Amino acid sequence: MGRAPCCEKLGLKRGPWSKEEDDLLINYINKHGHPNWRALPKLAGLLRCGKSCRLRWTNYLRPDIKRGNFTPEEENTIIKLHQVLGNRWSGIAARLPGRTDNEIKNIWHTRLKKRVDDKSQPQETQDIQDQQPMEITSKSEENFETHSSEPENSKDNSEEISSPKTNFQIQEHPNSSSSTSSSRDSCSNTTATSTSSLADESRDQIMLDNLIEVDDNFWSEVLWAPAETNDYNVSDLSLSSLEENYELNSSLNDYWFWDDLFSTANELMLELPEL
DNA sequence: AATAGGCCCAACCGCGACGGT
DNA sequence: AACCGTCGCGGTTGGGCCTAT
Repeated sequence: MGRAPCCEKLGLKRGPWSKEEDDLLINYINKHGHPNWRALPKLAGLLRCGKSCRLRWTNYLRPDIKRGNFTPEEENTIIKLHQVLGNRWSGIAARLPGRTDNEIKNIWHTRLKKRVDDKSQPQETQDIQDQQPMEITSKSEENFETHSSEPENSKDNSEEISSPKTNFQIQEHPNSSSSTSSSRDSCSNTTATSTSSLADESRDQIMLDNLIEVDDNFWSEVLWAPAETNDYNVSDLSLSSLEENYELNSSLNDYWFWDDLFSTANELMLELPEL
């Protein structure tokens, strides 16, 4: 798989963008759009590589970008979504209108991660003492750090997480229609098209639909795990609805669904009977 | 007042995915 | 099937700003 060099470095400007460059880029895109980033800088009269232009546009110049500090609700949403999506910043950004993946990544690394880690530390020892009933608890920081691609375990963010309604919109499941095309990130805040597989997207959506949509108390409520019953009505986590989703999406791969279902349940310390 | 260290954020880099040829 | 071009993503970096000493 050949890959074109990012750009001809020679003669191309790097570093911070000037007001003039911003104006050139904005004017060009407003007039012509951006069908081809690679060709754009030349056409727009910019001494930048296309990649740099795309980044500047998507992360800074886009008109729909919301500037300013993150609200507590947005921060809580990021924490929630990160528990489900891991470091899939674009996926998180797609559910936070006006925010970019870069911005979210930055705020996670500089503020939220620390906050989550801090909260998890004292709670962890507390949980060992209490043991019951089952609560959403933290695992070791090591696990948290080394499994970023998997749904994160639920940290004890109850204080923040149980806060008022979050502002993301629950979307129709991407596979609930007959469409097989990717409908991830139908939220209009990004021009990015996904490179994730359909299975990944569907999985994310199912996880989000069932983990986040449930209700806000989910994140702070005590969860019971009735191991001996087949009625998996565990708090608000409706496994039956997960299964329904699964039925609706018979084309999806079994492996990822159950694998993720169990890993998520495991992270939430729920007991599931063998299937 | 000086400065060291931390924080924040825009920008860059390298990689994989994907479509076209 | 192999190659090429383009794009988007996540990780990382660099520098300005802020704060504590």
